[in-house]
Amino acid sequence: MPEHDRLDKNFSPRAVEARLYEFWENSGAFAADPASGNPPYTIMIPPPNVTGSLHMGHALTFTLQDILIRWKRMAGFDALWQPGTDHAGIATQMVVERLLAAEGVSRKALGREKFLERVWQWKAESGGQITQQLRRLGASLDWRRERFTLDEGLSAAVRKVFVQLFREKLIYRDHRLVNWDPKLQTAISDLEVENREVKGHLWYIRYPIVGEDGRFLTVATTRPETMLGDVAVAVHPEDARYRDLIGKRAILPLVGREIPIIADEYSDPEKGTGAVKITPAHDFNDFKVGERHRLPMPSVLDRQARVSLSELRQFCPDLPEFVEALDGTDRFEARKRIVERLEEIGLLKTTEPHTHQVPHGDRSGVVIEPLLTWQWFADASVLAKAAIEAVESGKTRFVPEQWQNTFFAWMREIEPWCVSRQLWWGHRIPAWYGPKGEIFVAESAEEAHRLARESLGREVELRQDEDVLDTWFSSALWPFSTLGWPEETPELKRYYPTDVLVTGFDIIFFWVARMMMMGSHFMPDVPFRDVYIHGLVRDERGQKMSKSKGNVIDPLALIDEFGADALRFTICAAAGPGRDIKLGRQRIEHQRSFVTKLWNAARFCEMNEIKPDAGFDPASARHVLSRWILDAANAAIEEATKALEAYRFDEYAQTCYRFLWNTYCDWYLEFIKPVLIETDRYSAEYRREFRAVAAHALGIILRLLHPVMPFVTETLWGHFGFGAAGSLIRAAWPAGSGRERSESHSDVERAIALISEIRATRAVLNVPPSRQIPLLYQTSVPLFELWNSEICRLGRISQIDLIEGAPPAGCVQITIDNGATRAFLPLAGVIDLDAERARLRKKRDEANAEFERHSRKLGNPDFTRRAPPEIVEETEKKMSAASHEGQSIEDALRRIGG
RNA sequence: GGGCGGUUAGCUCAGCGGUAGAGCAUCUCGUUUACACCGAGAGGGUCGGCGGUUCGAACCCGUCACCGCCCA
Repeated sequence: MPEHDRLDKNFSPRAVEARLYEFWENSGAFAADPASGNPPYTIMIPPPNVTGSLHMGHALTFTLQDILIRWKRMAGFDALWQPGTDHAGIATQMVVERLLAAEGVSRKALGREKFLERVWQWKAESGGQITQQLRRLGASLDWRRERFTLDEGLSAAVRKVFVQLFREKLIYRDHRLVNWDPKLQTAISDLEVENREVKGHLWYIRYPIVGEDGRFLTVATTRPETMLGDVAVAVHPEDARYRDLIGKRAILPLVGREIPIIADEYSDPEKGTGAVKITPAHDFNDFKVGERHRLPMPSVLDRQARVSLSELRQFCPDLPEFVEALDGTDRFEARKRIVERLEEIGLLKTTEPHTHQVPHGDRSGVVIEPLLTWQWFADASVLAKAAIEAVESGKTRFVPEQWQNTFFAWMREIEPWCVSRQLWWGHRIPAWYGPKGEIFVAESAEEAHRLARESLGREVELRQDEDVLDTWFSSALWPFSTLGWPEETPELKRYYPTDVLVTGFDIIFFWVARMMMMGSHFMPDVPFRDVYIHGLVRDERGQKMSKSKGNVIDPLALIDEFGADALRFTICAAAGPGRDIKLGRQRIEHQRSFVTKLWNAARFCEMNEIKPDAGFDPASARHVLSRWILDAANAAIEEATKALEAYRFDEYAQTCYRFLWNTYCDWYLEFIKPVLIETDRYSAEYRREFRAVAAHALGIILRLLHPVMPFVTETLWGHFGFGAAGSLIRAAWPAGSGRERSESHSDVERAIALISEIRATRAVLNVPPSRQIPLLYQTSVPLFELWNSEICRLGRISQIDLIEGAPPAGCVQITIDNGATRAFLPLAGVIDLDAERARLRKKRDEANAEFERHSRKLGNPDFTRRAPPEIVEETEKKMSAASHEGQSIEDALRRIGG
């Protein structure tokens, strides 16, 4: 890979990215090394869906993770970045079902076994394309350790966890209300339900009171079709309007059943009519009321969300004809017919338009139906305790901290977690049923049979539960199952707990919380020390990216166009804490110029034979410029490292940006240009020193930037021979020298200030750069003598002369050090004196205003008495500096007759 | 309705108790041994409103307004 040709005029990411990545991967640069003596540093990727393809959200999260991993790897850690994908039960099954549908075959017709074969076949052919796409991003994952949640090892972990939790009574089977997706025909968790605002109606229905002719209790409902399953009407116990009705009965319209009127605080006197119908089998709140009052819970909708009367008939063997006719009708059709009917018979009091939140399945998009079914549940409230404690005690830390509140809020009110899914693709629930429904939970069929024999005293036929587990059940084990648990592998011992989990806040409940529950329960320690929560990627206008809005940007297209480094740097620079990230094509295009700047700085170095000088020790550098840039590099190293330690990716990017662009390029390289050319100005020793120091600083820049811009930095690293080709990824993270800032700092800073003043003055007075002018100074000041060459070159000065006495008339004055150091530009006749007077007056007014501000402050006895002495002293200094400066400008004004 | 976050230069965002910052955009000037994806310079803000604490508030406290998310 070494290139002996000169660097091209432009960096071509396409030409190097794939080749470099392959080299890194094949050379084992990404591989963790458990045998190494280095301390471990571990990040588990939140496993993307096997059906997934890389989107901007991935690009964000994986860029940040890769920055951390590459940095820590360079800093001498044995870095493990664990890759893999999850099997995404519902999503994957939907993909394959869609393929089958195109062939005119249904999943059921194919049968479970054949269907699963097809899914595995699909996975082999087109699953996990995201793992290829992550390579394009430059993500340095340890691919040799790639895992899949349905791998045998991970599946064994799932079975063990299920069995153990069952034995601890933390997993149980129960007949409860769940979120049922009528399209996908499975239960889903609360988190997979998305509440959408829907314009519907509020129907006010009159329920006749038994024994009180002509008296009605009016209830308001958004779902009249569920009324068939009403078992009560509830009013608030304190509600005076209805107090006399409590304990009486109402007649359920259409059905004709008598149902009790009960008192329950669930009904809100302020809302609707203050009376609510109670349908425990089809509403979560009503379910709780039903439990409290031990009410029956007939379901009146089936798994397709059609009216189903079989359970109702147990209460009412003779249903009216109208109701009978509804059997098998779709829920929305039934709603329509019921409303029409109520109107006909005069029991519909009014209809109001009503906007409300309606639960939808996030995958299927259809309205979720609360349904009473047998499911497996994990007792999340018990499991959550240790996870909550871990955050309270600081064992696990959220960054930014405020996210712990979100975590606590959810964890402290957590509901039982429904872990079973009516799917085929996933970990089949390790529960077997005996002939009379006896349950045997075991890690294998053999084990289940053994349990059955022991329990029943004979061999019986067992039938395994048809359902599979929620995908997040296996994902929750990821931090330890990928390391070999339940085996006690060296990896498990070494890399658990992991150091940091990086993810978006939308995943806190789905994954972070569940990993913490499982990790805390099954392992001696929490799964991770830090949880870094980043924002969401939005488009340039702050809109959430979505297919339906058509504003999604494909990260791969951006990489094609601008290179992975440009995309990564843009993301890094924008990743401030607790903020969403607005990204668009234009931003990446802009940030690419930083990659180009680095490239061109390197080209300049190459042209001037700046290259690593092995025999040179930077500590021995003697020239002020050398010491200055080395000090600045030290400061950059310290700041960048501190920023990364604090997950301040934006500050890390900014520090690197400033050091390369505003310090190294704008000043250092400009300063040494004359040195490199004017061979007689400096001794050969200094010429060597300048080149060596310039190269040394470039090496620091390449190393500092490698985590965020791996490709361009690695390319330059090899090109310049800082190390073997492709070795930057393993190079040592630069360390500050620990040396104090020398006074070279202020020397160089003063020269910079003077040159800037000269430039500003020239620009304001419209003296074009092509016009070189002399500079005069009065008393001997080393600055002008030592920096003669640099001042001339960068200030476009023809010569610098020491003058005796007053400066010639019509001179323009420039000052630094708050007026303490002056110089003059003899521009009489060249420039517009009015313009100069205006410039000076403005400066004088500024200085005077500043003087005033400080002076007023110091005149306030409260300030001098109460403010810390150092602040008072500082203010005094500033006041006197402002006074000097004003004086100095006043002199200059007088000189040009203003 | 409850909670969280935001409101700082035209735009995107830092700063979170001691004189308002950066990048981009704008304007002016510019082919100087890298870079026009460039260089030099300039203009631009009563830090959402109102109260309070403080010698001193963009920063702390209260309150209101608007925007965005999450949970009911």
